[in-house]
Amino acid sequence: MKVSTLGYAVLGLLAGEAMSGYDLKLRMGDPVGFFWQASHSQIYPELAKLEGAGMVSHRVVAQEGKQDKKVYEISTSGREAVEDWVASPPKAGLTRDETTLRAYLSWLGGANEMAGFFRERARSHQDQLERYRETEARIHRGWGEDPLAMEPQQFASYAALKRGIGYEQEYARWCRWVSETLEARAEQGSEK
Amino acid sequence: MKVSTLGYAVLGLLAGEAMSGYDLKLRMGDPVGFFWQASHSQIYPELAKLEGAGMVSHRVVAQEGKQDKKVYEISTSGREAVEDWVASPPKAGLTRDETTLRAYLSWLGGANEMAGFFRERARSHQDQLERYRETEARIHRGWGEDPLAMEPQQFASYAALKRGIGYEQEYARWCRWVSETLEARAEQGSEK
DNA sequence: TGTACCATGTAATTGGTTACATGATTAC
DNA sequence: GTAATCATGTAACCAATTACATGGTACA
Repeated sequence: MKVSTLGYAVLGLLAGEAMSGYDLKLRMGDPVGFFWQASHSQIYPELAKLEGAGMVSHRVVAQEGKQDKKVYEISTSGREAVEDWVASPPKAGLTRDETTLRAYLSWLGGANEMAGFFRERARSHQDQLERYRETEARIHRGWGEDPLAMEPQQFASYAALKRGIGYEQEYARWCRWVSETLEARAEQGSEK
Repeated sequence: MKVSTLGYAVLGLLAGEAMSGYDLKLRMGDPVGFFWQASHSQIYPELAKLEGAGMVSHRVVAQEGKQDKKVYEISTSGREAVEDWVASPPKAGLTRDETTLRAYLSWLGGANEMAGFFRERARSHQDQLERYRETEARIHRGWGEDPLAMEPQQFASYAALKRGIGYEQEYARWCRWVSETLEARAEQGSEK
């Protein structure tokens, strides 16, 4: 069977720990959420599909004070599939970025409006950066600062977080540069 | 009418210059292609949709030695629409990045295989970075080095390119760090 | 009695990729 | 002739978002 990237994301999470569709949805927020999101309306059908292919199985677990839930567990074939996939050559991932598109078309807007737009974008990426930095501080307190001393799963989470940090830092930096340059250009234009 | 992001990308390109669907497709390679791609099978229906909404119009232009082509021109309402959109608040753009997902799941693969994977990814992003740097050098030769001295459309292209450079540079740096750290971890593990 | 959260699903729609299809011109 | 590039379209499929839908538990 052909497994989608979402399918591998689900298998990967289940390889770490058996959990319900609801739990998976929560996990696809922070920190996985930064680079792969999925809503429950995608996750439940995907679990059914993976179960049909024999890659996961579920059992119903009763809970006190809460409804029953279906806990999904990865099978041997599911684990093999995700292990084979993880280091396999990726198909070229194309990026679609609306903010960069707006920069490319910024000459269509007023310089002050565009400067405001990028100032706001800078703030938003800076905020996200700071949230990631807090997570990093928690990791350092819990697992130490040396990536060589972490457990494999810990290092894997840490590496993904590092990508988030680098991404947001660079993005915020660029947004600031665009807004400041647009402002300087607007000022220069009005001086004449 | 509701215009999609692709629709605004098309309107934005047509705001700069009237052109055919085929020309639009070529333009959605370099440099726009870095942050927004579209194939001809998406562009032709989109043009028809925009024309139906009165945002673009076309006339058939005969060419010597080549087939006729349909040259699309943006209308006043089309231009207003894209001008309104360009500095409007963006809806939160979610990033899906398969490479970061693989880093997060790297503990499922062999350390050497994973190190190889990220070494290869680093090379690929470094290559792209170098292509962008060449484009930057051409821009500097043609328009000078000072963004304050560029024409608005020139600065807009330059700003988008700068994003590409920052993005690839940071991505390559991170991939190198991951592959080197995985190697160091593998070596350390085999020493015991 | 209403709100928040737990828990699971389906349906409709949009956006995007891949495949199918056609036909002209130019250069080798 | 045949491959490459110009030029335009449709159809089938897949992935993802948004909306529709249901029902339990806890707490104020």
